[in-house]
Amino acid sequence: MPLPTETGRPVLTTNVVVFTLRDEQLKLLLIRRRNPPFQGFWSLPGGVVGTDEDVEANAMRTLEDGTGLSGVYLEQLYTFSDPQRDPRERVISVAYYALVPSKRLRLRTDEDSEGVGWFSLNEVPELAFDHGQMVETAHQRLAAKLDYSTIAFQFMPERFTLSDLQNVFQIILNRELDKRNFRKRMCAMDQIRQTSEVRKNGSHRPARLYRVNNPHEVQIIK
Amino acid sequence: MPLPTETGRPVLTTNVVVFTLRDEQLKLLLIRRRNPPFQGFWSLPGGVVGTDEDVEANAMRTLEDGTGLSGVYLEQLYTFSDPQRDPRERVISVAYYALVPSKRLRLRTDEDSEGVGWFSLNEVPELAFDHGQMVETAHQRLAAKLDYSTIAFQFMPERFTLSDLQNVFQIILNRELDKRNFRKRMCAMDQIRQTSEVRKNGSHRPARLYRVNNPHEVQIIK
DNA sequence: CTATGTTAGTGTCACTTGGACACTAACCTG
DNA sequence: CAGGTTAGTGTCCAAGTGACACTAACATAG
Repeated sequence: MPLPTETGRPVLTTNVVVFTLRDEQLKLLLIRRRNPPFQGFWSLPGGVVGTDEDVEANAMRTLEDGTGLSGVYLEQLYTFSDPQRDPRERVISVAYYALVPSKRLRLRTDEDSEGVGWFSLNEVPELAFDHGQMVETAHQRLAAKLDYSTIAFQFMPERFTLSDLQNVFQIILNRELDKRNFRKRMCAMDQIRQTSEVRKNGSHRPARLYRVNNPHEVQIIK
Repeated sequence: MPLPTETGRPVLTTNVVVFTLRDEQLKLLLIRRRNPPFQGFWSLPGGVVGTDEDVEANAMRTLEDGTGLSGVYLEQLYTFSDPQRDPRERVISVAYYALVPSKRLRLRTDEDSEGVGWFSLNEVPELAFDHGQMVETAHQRLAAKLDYSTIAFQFMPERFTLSDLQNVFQIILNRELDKRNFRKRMCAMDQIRQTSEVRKNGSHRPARLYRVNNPHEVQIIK
């Protein structure tokens, strides 16, 4: 197969679904489009892949531009390639999703005025292009991976309580979990350890703090 | 993000890992490269995506060219984008994998002389580009999906015995399974039905034939 | 026709897993 | 010191999973 001439090649872009947890909700980062097409619509952060740039590196850069963070969990989601997905011309997008621990984000109050905002999953507006589909796919993948991987720990700060952790699961799965069964499961999988510290947080019993054994790995379990 | 000019865009291609079962082994389709780079190496079938062509449609076409079959199971696997993966210039490949029922294949004897061949997974030669990585990723995905989907049925012909089916599982998972437990599981998931027919196949008790309820669907189970 | 070889087909039991369920402990505040 | 609030703990039952051995049906050879 000879390579084609320079003309007629599609444009290659990335988009990133950036998830974080905040105010007891699963939120994602959106950017308001300043230019046509879909001017004024909210959309996923993304960028055009440079000639000699790795696609994942591009997604990482997009993520850093949007959040100011590096070293967060990033995984390829799916490649979207409908010939009509961009009304201008042929654009293919490799979609990724990223998980950001809420504590690491410095959230600005003037976000929306800058055309950048965090949206709860159930209040996502109509998005530009096929970005709505990307968000849906990303959420499904995330929820599925809770079951058979240690992905949830990517949302956790360095020290956290078991109640914090349970909250993360409940928010992503969108249902309540039994406290005792949850703790049993977490301890059984041997991915977190007690610390000697506790967190006092109001007029009630303080909670023991835990930490993740291997904070930077995501393992497939069972 | 303004779209870039025509120059400097990467080339977009697809590759397909075509699996089938034959001679009690999991085999995949390879093609010998006639031209540099990697001239003479075996490689995965693939093609360059046309300006207005959907990527999956391209993969499907590649698959049809290679096997003469249409309507087989095809799923996107991963997008490979290392800037160095093609020594000529920047080429990005969206990899797919496909499952072909062995009975539907008309295998030619002069395959190898044509530079086309079916290879057992454990005798795959060194492949061109990063195709070895694609094969590995595809096999992992396939094995994982056996557990929580009905993907295995994609390998089956219209009528088959439970022993046939067990063989398929054993070959893909590369280990033996208990006959009674296997049959329990298969019947319990309610995806196949007995027919009234049996297959006589030598000097022993004939086996009952089964069929898949929804041959064209792949469901996620549990 | 009988014996033998070969594959098809079937049930039980022990163990593990997952989910339902309610109370005590520790702290703060008024 | 009483009341409010969150943290933390164990049991039981049901369902699922994995180990395990024998009979059934056919063809072939003697």
